[in-house]
Amino acid sequence: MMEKKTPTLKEITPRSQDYSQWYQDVVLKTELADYGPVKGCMIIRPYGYALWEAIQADMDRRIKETGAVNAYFPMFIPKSFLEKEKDHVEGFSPECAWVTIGGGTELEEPLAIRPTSEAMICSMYAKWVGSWRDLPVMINQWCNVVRWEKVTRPFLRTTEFLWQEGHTLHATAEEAEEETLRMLEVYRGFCEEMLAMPVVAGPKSEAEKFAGAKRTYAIEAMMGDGRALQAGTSHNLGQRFAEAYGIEYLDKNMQRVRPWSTSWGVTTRLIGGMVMTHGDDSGLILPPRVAPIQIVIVPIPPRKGDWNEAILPRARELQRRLRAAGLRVHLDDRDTQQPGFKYADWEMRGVPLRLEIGPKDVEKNQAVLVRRDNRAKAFVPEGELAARAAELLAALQSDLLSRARRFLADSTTRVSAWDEFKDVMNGKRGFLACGWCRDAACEAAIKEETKATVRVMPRDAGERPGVCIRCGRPSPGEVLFAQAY
RNA sequence: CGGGGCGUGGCGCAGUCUGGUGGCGCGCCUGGUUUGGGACCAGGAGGUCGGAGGUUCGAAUCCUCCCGCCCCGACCA
Repeated sequence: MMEKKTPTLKEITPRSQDYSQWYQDVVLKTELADYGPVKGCMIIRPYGYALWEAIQADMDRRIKETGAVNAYFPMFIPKSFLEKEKDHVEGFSPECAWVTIGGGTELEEPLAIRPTSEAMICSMYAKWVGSWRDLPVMINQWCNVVRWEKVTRPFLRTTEFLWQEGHTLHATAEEAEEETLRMLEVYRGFCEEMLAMPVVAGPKSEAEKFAGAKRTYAIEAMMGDGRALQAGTSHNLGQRFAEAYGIEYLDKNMQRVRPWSTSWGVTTRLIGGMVMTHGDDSGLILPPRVAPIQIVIVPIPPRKGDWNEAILPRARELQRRLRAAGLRVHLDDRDTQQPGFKYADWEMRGVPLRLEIGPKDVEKNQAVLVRRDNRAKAFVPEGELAARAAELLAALQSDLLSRARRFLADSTTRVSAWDEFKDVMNGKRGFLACGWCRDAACEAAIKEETKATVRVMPRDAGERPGVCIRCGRPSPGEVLFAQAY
């Protein structure tokens, strides 16, 4: 295998020059998304939507494996429903979009366009649940939600976004906590196995909790510019929503009791996270497991004569065989573009493997396979193509994860002094592991001075008791601070 | 929602200060030569200069208001 150095693409701003511009260039130029007429409402283009479909398909399977089933609830939520849980409404009303006119007349009661569906779904649960035999209830829905954000960026924060939201009811506090953690683990596993995006999982601080939740857990990924991205959340809602929405049932002792609820979700933000986790100055690098196209075949025309005679039929045959082996293969048979252009174009779009087939290859009964991540070239006999392609895709998938894991580790700095904290946060940023007294005032002060917030309190936090990075009071365990997207 | 920047063929920009027949690059279309890392030549199409008012003989250019986008801050998946 030979390696080639990375050529730069003129369409894409180098990451080192302007990370945020790089991200925007990549998303637009690779046709993942485009801006629409309404601020914050992007169009997810076919290539981007294919990624979402791949994410959906696998995540949906994982969700169903936990026992949840899919359903669909309305997008309009009556104002009075939303207002039943005090913290919930306080948290979400600032970013709610309201419908006040329908069919030309003012509505008696304004309808919120769902920012999340706890209010709607819990209201229905109140109607559906009456007996201990009805539990647990585990319903998931795939839908769009609207949150009127001030600052928007494609995939990372949009006014309207797509997600899945699961809502469950359980007989005991323990079961609810188990469910919350189970889904957190489902998300963590998905991000690592499918997106090759390593994450840190753990509970959020009180300040960072979901509006109305008893406890919020999250997975956090680290982006190339040293900022953390919340990639999924799982909430233990305790009995607060059950109480607010009047969900109760008769238990085995014929007592009226309230169930315990959870909710959990991941969004199209995952796509943004994946773009930033793997992309380079040439554009996207897509993990093979979710790449809409895993292999692109670029036929090389002969010096003289028609490529229809020898090259294209061969290329079609290879496509057929690779497809038969279960791979997603695209043949770029445009005769209007030169091979060099196609190389650059498909690299920008992040296709994991390129297959070149030209006169010399046909002669030797071989083809050339080139990896997107390191541009390593391999000359492969035709008979071994499908097997080698599958091997290379698997290697690429796991190399992406290893590389991202190394980056995550390199981006995590253990600090023990406040000055050190500020220095790192002003420099390379990333995750800062340190003690924290758990006082919200201290957390707020740290945010004020450094823009960093508590991202998660990792599982092994209790193993590292110490003192608060800012005030010096005792810390029960280490937490991770970072500037967040 | 505060501070800053920007709206000119599909995209990126010049022209605006100092008013006087809207231009460049890329892309697109046609024809030809090309094709193993972003080809070249020739010809061609495409614009109510973000919108509405105003000033002026005359407005992309000056004035007023509005809209949108981007960046930086306070809220968020």
